[in-house]
Amino acid sequence: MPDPAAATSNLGFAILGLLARRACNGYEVAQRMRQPIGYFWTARHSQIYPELNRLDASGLVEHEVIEGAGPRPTKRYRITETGQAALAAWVVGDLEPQPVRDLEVLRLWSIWTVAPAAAVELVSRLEAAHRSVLDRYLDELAEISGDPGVRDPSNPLFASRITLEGGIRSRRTALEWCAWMRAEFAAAEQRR
Amino acid sequence: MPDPAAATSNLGFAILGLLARRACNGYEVAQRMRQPIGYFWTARHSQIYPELNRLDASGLVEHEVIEGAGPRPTKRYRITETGQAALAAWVVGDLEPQPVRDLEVLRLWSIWTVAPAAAVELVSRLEAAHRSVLDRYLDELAEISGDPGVRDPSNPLFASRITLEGGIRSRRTALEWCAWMRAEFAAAEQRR
DNA sequence: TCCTCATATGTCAATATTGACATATGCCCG
DNA sequence: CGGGCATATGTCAATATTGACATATGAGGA
Repeated sequence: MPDPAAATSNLGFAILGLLARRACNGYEVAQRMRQPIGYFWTARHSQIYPELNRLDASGLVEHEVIEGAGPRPTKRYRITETGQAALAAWVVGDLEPQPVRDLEVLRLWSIWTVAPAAAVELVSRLEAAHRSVLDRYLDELAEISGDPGVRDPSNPLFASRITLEGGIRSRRTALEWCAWMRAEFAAAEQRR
Repeated sequence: MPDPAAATSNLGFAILGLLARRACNGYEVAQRMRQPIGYFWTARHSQIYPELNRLDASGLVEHEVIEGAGPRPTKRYRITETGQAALAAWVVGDLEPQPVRDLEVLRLWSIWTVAPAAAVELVSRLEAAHRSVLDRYLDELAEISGDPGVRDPSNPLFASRITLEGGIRSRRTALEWCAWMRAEFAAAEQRR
């Protein structure tokens, strides 16, 4: 018997989470998952359309066809009750330790191979990148904060708020860490 | 003309970073990359052996065969000067924004679909997982801190220290965030 | 002595992900 | 009116990653 929490792939659960909030066509799903701002999984449309078909075949989502512009008809997808149940089961399911795969830290791990000046320059670039993402997170949080739904645990905006808060905290920490690294390089330079 | 910083894949640079620190056979590389503790990329041996062959064919690493036990001879890999140069170029190369792909936050984004009690229980499990990783990072940092090399930017231990520091800061932040989330659920319960 | 585990290197099929190619319409701007 | 862009849905080849299968030896414990 398959694990009930394994009704689909990670990508499938990402899409289900999106459709649980509101019905969308594939293009809208793809738009939402193109940039990870305020969201924590990305995918291209070439992955999304086949996955929507699989979810449809498994009965986790259903669609209605809307005739409109374009070479093919538009399909509006909605999550089913089965899909809702599968999503909820996955959310509280077992946590398998996820592999840490961080390209930024992988670079820093080999930073001893380059000249200190170039290293500090790299850290400054990382810092700028974190700052720009932080700003976008702050904007997104400000946008939803006015809605009273953000304080109701059964409202999607509550979940949006707590994940955004996590993003904001982690980017702030990354910025502090970058400043700390620059200070470490400066201290080493002093000792020379 | 190909980007000089694109001499190999991300996995290839992870392996080069390892071999720049010390010569290893494939098995040792695989051991090191099995768990991400103090390191930030993971891979299985089935990925590593073919990648080592590719790196060897590109001249970024070289190997000597050591006859020993086992069905096949042991190969000891060492980074070449070309490999060192490619690694250093990659370290300071352009930063393409990396996709955020966080399964934990993806779950939390759909946490509004489950009962608050189950949600709080999930947050507590996340918290325990972060705490255990934090403890291992702290142990690793303590192990290397005695070495004077940790303060020299051209020593690999300097890089190990700053990446570990990043891991420690990010896990501490995650723990604070988990406590904050539990408080948010408690506050909502109060208002009910 | 037998069983298990660590050492050591590989292949292979399945799945996941990326990037390019493909197509057709409506809208806006110059 | 022509060109580019957003809308909208797909396929396909290449690469990345996982998990299973395969093999052989030496060391240590039951």
